Amino acid sequence: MSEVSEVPQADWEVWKNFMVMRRQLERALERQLQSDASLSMPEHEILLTLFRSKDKQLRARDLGETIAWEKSRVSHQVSRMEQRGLVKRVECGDDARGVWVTLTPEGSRAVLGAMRDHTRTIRKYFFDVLSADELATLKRITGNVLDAIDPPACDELDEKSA
Amino acid sequence: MSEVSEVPQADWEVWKNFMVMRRQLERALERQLQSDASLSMPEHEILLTLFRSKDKQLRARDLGETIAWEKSRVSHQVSRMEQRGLVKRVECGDDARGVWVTLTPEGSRAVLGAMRDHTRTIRKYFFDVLSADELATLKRITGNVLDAIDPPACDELDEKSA
DNA sequence: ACACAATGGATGACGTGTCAACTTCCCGAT
DNA sequence: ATCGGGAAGTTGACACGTCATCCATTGTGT
Repeated sequence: MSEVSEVPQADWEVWKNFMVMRRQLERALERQLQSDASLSMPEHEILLTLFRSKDKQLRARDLGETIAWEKSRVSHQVSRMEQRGLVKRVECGDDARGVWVTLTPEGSRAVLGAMRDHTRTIRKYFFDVLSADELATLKRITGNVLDAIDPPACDELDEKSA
Repeated sequence: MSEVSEVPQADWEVWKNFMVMRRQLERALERQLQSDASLSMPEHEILLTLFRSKDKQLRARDLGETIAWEKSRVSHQVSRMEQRGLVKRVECGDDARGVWVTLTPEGSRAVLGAMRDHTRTIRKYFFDVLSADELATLKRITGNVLDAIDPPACDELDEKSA
C-alpha cells in the first residue's frame, strides 16, 4: 500500500531536517538551562508546572497528566528532584494512594531564576525566526500530527483490535 | 530586553503544543520500530546509515559525522549493538586509532525487515497529514530555527540536500 | 629527530526514560 | 460486607545520551 517510492526525495529531506532540528533545538535549550540555571529540562518542566498551579503543588497523577508523562517517569523524576531539594512529597489526605508533589522554597527560587533567560532563549531560537504566518501553519501542523498519532477517545478500541 | 509579556499567550500555546508533538511523534515511531522490528531508533539510525554506505561500513568518526552524534555516543551505541550482534568493530589499517563499524548479516536483515513498516509509519503520522504547502512552510521553519541555533550545522545540511 | 598539540576512540559516572512487576487503596457490583 | 477490577505510585532493570577524562596514535613545526 504505502511504498517508499511514493515519498519524493525532496520530502524525505524535509523529514530528515525536521528530525535534526527537533534534536538540536532540544539540546540548545538544555545547554542554556543548564548553564544559566543549573536545571535540566525535565526538572524545569516539573518546577514550572508546579509553580503555575494552585498552592504550588499537584498530585503526581495530575502533574503527569498536565505534561503528558507516564507515571513511572514522574515518580523517578520526583525522586531525583526530592534528593536535590527542589520538591518534596506530601501524603494526600483525600486519597491514601495519592501523593502531593510540592515546590520547596529552593525549587521556587530555581524556577524564578531560570525564567528570564529561558524565555529569551525560546524567543531567540523560535519566535524571533518565525513569521506570524509560519507560526499559524506550524500550529495547524502540530494539530494534524497529534491527531494522527493519538486519535481522541479511540485508544482502547485500537489496542484491542490490533 | 526580552520580556515574557512580549510573547502572546496564543504563541505560547503553539510552542507548548509543538513540544508535545515533537515528543509524541518520537515515542510513536519508537514504539512502532520496537514492536515491528525489535529495534530502537538509535539502533535503526546506525543500521540504516551503515546500510547505505559503501561496503556497508564506516569509520566511527564518519558515522558520527553523518548522523550528527558525538563520538562518545557513537562508541557507547556501537558497543551495545555489538553485544546484540547487529554490528561489529574491525581494526582500521590506514589509521591505527580508527575503527571500522561494519554491518553484520543480522544487522542487514534487521534494517531490511524494518524498512517497510517504518516508512509506512512516517507516512501515516507525517506526510499523510501535511499538505504540500504545509510541508514547504515546515521546511522554511526548520531552516530558520537551525540557522538561529547553529549556522554552520545548517550549512552542512544544505550542502547534503542540494 | 623530537617535542607537542590535535585526533580518534574508549570508559566511567551520572541523569534520563521505558517497561514490567508489584503494592496499596478505592469503588462498584453482588 | 466483601470481592474483584481498576487506579495511584514505587521499584528494578535496562537502554540512551552527555560530560569529563583518559590513552594511543598521528601530524606538525623546528
